[in-house]
Amino acid sequence: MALEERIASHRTSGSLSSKTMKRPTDKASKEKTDDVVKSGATTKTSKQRGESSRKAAASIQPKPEPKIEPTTYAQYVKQARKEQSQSAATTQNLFAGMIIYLLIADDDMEDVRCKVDCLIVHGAKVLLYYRPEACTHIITAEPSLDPSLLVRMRIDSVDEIPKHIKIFNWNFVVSVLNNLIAAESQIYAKKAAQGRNYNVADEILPENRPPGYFIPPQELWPEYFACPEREGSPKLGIDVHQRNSQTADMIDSKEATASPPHAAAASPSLSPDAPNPGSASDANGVPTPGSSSDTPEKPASTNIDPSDPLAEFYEQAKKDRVKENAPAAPNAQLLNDIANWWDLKQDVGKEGKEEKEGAWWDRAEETEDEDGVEDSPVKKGKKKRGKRGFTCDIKPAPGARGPCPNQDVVDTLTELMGLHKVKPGDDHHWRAFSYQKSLKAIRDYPHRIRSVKEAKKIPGVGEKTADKIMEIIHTGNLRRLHHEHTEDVDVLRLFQGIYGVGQATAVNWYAWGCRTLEDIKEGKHGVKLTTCQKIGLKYYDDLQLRMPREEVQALFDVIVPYARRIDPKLELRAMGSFRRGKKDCGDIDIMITRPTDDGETHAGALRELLLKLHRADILTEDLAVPDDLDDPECVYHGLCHLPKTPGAKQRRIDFLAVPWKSRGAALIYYTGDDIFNRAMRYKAGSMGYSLNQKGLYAGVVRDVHDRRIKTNRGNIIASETEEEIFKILGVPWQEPCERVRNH
DNA sequence: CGGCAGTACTG
DNA sequence: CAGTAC
DNA sequence: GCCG
Repeated sequence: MALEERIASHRTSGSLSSKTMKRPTDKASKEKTDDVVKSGATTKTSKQRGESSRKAAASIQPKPEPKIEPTTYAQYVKQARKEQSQSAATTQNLFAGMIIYLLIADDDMEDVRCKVDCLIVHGAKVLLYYRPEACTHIITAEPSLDPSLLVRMRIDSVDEIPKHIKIFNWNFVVSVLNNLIAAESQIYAKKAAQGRNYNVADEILPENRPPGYFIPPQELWPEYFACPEREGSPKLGIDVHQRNSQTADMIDSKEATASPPHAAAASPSLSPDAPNPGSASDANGVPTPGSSSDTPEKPASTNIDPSDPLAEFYEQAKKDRVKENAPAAPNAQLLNDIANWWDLKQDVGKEGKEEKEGAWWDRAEETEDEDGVEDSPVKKGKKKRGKRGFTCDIKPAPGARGPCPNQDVVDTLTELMGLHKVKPGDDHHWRAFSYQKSLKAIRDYPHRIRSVKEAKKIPGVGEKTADKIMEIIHTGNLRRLHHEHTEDVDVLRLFQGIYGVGQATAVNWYAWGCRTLEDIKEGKHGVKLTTCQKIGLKYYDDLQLRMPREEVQALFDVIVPYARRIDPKLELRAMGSFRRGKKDCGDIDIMITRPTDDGETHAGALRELLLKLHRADILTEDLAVPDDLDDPECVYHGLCHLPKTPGAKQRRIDFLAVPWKSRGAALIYYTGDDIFNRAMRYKAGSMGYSLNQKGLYAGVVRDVHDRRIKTNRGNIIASETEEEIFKILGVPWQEPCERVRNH
C-alpha cells in the first residue's frame, strides 16, 4: 500500500488496479491543471512523443516553470491507461450485467473491500444501497441472514425481497471464478496437446465469451442459495437433461432452458422468472460500463446515507468503478497531457544529452511498454510480440544508467541507511527500510532537487528526509551521518558479515568486548558460535563475494546429472537472480519438482540428491536442513563449490522442493525480484485474490460460526503455470529478466 | 497511532 | 521463543 | 522514517 510500492509495481509490472492509481492521479490533476492547459502541448498523443516532441520543444521553450515535478505522475498516467486496457480486458464481464447488493458485515473492512473489488473488477455493478428496483442479485458473505444484517437493507424479513432477486452466498462468486479457471485449464491442456503457438488469448478471455458463460448451471444453484427455502422449487424449468461438466455447454443449456428469450441469450440475468427490472440497457446483455450503471446509482452519490456504515465505503467503491469503466475520463486525458508535457520538458532541459545513453524515462518505457498499448513505434522493433528467445543476458546493462543529478544525496543517504541497518531495534530497522524505499525514487528523480518542497514530492520522502536532502545539497554533508556513525558500527558490520549473525548477536558480542573476527574465532569473552556461524566465519571472505552467472550455470550443469540419475523425471531449474538474467548472483537457487502424471512424486529425491552431492564434493556444508526432507515442499540451505577446481570459492546454494501443481506460483515467487513479487501480491489482493508461493487463491472461506477464523485461505484457482497467474491477474507477461524493479 | 510479508529453520 | 535468512 |  505504500506509495513507493505502487510506483515500483506500476512502473514495471503494469499490474495495479485502477484504484491504486487514484491518489497520485487526483493529486496530479489538481496541482498541475493550470500548467497543463497552458502548455500548448496538450494535444499530443503518446505516439507522437519522442522524436516529434523533441523538435517541437524548441518552439515551446519559453513556458512557465512548473510548480511541481510531474516526474512520477507521468508514469502514473501511462500506467493508468495501460491498466484500463488490461485488467478490464481480462476479467471484465464475468459478472457483466449483474447489479449486486453485497450483504456483508463490516467488521472486517479489508475483507469487504476485497469482495467489492472482486465483484467490480469482474464486471458487476455494486449497489451502494439495497434498492429492489435496481438490484438483480444479492450476494451475502454472511453465514446467516439474521435481522441485524437485514436492517442494512431496511427490511425485516427476506420475504420482502422480490422473488426475482436471487440471493446467493459468496461461494457463488468463488464458483464463477473456478469455472473460469476450469475453462482456462482446458485451454492450456489443449495448448499443451497441440504443441505451441496456440492462441490462448482468443479462447481464454472472458470477453470473448458471452456474458454469464461462467455462471454455474442452474442445478448447482441450490448450493449457493443463501436461503434455499425462500427460492422454493420454482418453475425454473430446470434442465435435467444430461449435461457434462464441460464449460462449453453451459451457455447452451442456460440459453435453452433457463433464460427467456428477451433477457436471454446474452444476458447473465439469473432471474428468468421475472423481467429484468433494472434498466433496459442491461437487458441487451452488452456490458456497457458507465452508461447503465449511472442510472441506478446516481441518487446515492449525492447523498450518502449516514446510517449505513458502508455508505462511505461504497461511495468510494463507486468512484473506483467509475474510474475503471470510463477510460476516456477527463482526468485521464489531463494526465495524458501532463505526460506529454513532461516528456517535452525533459527534452528541452537535457539538450540531447540523453541521446546516447538511454535516459531514465526511456528506460521506464522499455519496461512499461510490454504489450505495446500505444507507444512510440520506433521502439517497437526491439521487442517481438509473444516470441521467446529473449536475450536476458544482454538486457539491462546495469552500468548504462544515466547520471543521477542527486548522486551526492543518494550516496550520503545510502550511508546513513547502512548505519541504521546494522543497529539493533525496530526504530533503526524501519528507518533503514524507509530510506531504502525513498532512495529508489531519489535515484530515479531526474532533476537536481532545489527545495524541501520539491524533495517531499518524491514518494517515500517525508519531512525528515527532505530536510536531510537539503542539508546535503546545501552543505555537502550531513551532520546526522557523523552523529550516527558511532564507533561500533564498523565492528557491527564486520560481525554481521558472518552468515547467521544479525544485529542482536553482533551487538552482544560488541558489548562483551569483541572487536575483531579473531576475537570471535577464538571464542573470547564467552562467545559461542552456532553451527551456521562457524561455517559462516570459516568462509567469511568467500561468502562476501558475488559469483558470475557463468559459475551458477556451471554449478547447475554439474548438479543436474546427479538428479537425473536419481529420477530422470525430476525437473530442476535455477531460480533467483540467475533466472532474472543478472550478470552476477549472490547465491544459487535450484527448484526441484517432478510431474505426477505417473503417480510418482519427487518426495525423497532431495535427500538422495544432497547425499550424492556431498559425496561428489559439490556440497560442502549444510546450513539449514528441512525438518522433513521428504516433504514435497521444503527448502534446503547449504554451501557448495565447483569440484576439482582449484581456487573455487564457496557459494551459497538453496534447493527448493516444490509440488508439481504449485510450480507456477513457485516460479514466480522464487524468481522475484522482491519488489516485483510485492506488486503481484498487491494486485492479487486488490482483485480479491491472494498470492503466495503455493498458488493464487480466490474467495477466502471463513468459519461458519466464528468469522474471524479462516477455515482455509480460499480456493486455489491457479498455480501450475506462471502464465495463468499472470493472465488472471491481468498482468502482461514478463520474462524473468524483465521482472527487475530494484536496480 | 499502527503497519511496513510471510514463512521456515536453529538453538 | 528470539534470531536469522530468504 | 513514511504513510494512511
